[in-house]
Amino acid sequence: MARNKDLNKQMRDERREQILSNALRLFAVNGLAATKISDIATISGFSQGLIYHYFRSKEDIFTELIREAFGKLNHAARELEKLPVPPREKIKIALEELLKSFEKSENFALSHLLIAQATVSDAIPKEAKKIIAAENMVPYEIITRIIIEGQKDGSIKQFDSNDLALVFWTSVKGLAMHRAAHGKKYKTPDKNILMSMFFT
Amino acid sequence: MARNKDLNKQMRDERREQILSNALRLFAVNGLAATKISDIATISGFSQGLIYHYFRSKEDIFTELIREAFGKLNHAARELEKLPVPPREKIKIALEELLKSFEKSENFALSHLLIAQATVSDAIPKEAKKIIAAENMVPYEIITRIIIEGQKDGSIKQFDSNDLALVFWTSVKGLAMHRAAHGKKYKTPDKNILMSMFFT
DNA sequence: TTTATAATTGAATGAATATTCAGTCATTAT
DNA sequence: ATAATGACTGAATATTCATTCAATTATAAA
Repeated sequence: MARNKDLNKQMRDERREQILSNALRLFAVNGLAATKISDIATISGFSQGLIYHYFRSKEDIFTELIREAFGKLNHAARELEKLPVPPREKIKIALEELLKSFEKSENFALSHLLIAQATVSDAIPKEAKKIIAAENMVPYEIITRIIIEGQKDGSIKQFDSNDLALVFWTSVKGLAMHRAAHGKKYKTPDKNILMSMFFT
Repeated sequence: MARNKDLNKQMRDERREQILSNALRLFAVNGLAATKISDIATISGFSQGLIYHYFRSKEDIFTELIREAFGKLNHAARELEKLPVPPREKIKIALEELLKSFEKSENFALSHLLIAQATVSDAIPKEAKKIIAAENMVPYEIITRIIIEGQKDGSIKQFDSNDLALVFWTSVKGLAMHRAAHGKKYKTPDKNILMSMFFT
């Protein structure tokens, strides 16, 4: 035997994370096809060959990122729905958290951008397509349910609930794109603007 | 001499349009790198080689599409600003027209999607980058001016005008992405939802 | 120190695909 | 009818990567 097993695994995991994080930026910004393995390797500071010790293929990295992005997003949405607060508060919290996260974390915005682009594209791995087909509607459904609840108790405007949920997520995605495109220069808009679509 | 000059030019123009229209869908949905010349040729119903009678390169087609997309968008924005109606009406008309156009014309949504993706991406032709740098802020600036006017006369909410303009366009882009991703199944949301960000 | 193990490199391979080009076909003015 | 013009084809070429692999280096247990 050589190196300590646990330390080894930890190193492997760190490298994987490093690759995934760098690949996220490149895939989200430039897309799967325009991102070269050599780009990911160079930005990560090592040789092309090494990528293949950690991932089977470029498509594998992409698919893993899609899996993680939906995992986090849909987990957060489910947690939101469970919160012990009135529906109106849930929408408010969701918007606040989303805007705050865009501001704080570039990766958060990139993750949304990745989802947005992958959802539109045909040119992605089969496995990623499957994940999208299975997970893509979850956030819409959850927000729709919360909105319906809020409309019952009169705290959310009486627009069509599906329309409201659609505009909720499309506006968020639009902001994510803008944040990703303008990086440092991005200034979070007043959350009350978006909130005024839902509340009087 | 052979074929009639004018007829010839007309044929050329029609073919060009055909190529551009088909390429728009492919570029907007899959991106520059993931779109093959052979895809454009096949979908247009002729051989790969012929593309090169009409365009110098794949990047040329892309750049031309970016040029056209910004040309139309910014022309429309300038016309909007000139309309002899109060500022509040301009915002209302803009939103109505944008939503109606998304519904009516797939190419309109694709054109917005192309702009959105190209604005984020590094992996696009230099010439396209230049066009984006020169044209990208125009719609924001115009909407900001209209909003400031509307706030002076009290017909538009008193949020930060830059924030309002940002949310205006990011929400529209988000909708364009959704429309492009869901094609036939897309149902235009109630325009009053978006309008409630601007008007009481 | 030696040795087993895994990380790492970068050149070689092969596949995908953009672009070119030599030749064919279709049209129409003469 | 035919000659000139330009549309059009598809195979050949060139280029750009993804992926593989044989060799090297670093680590730490023995």
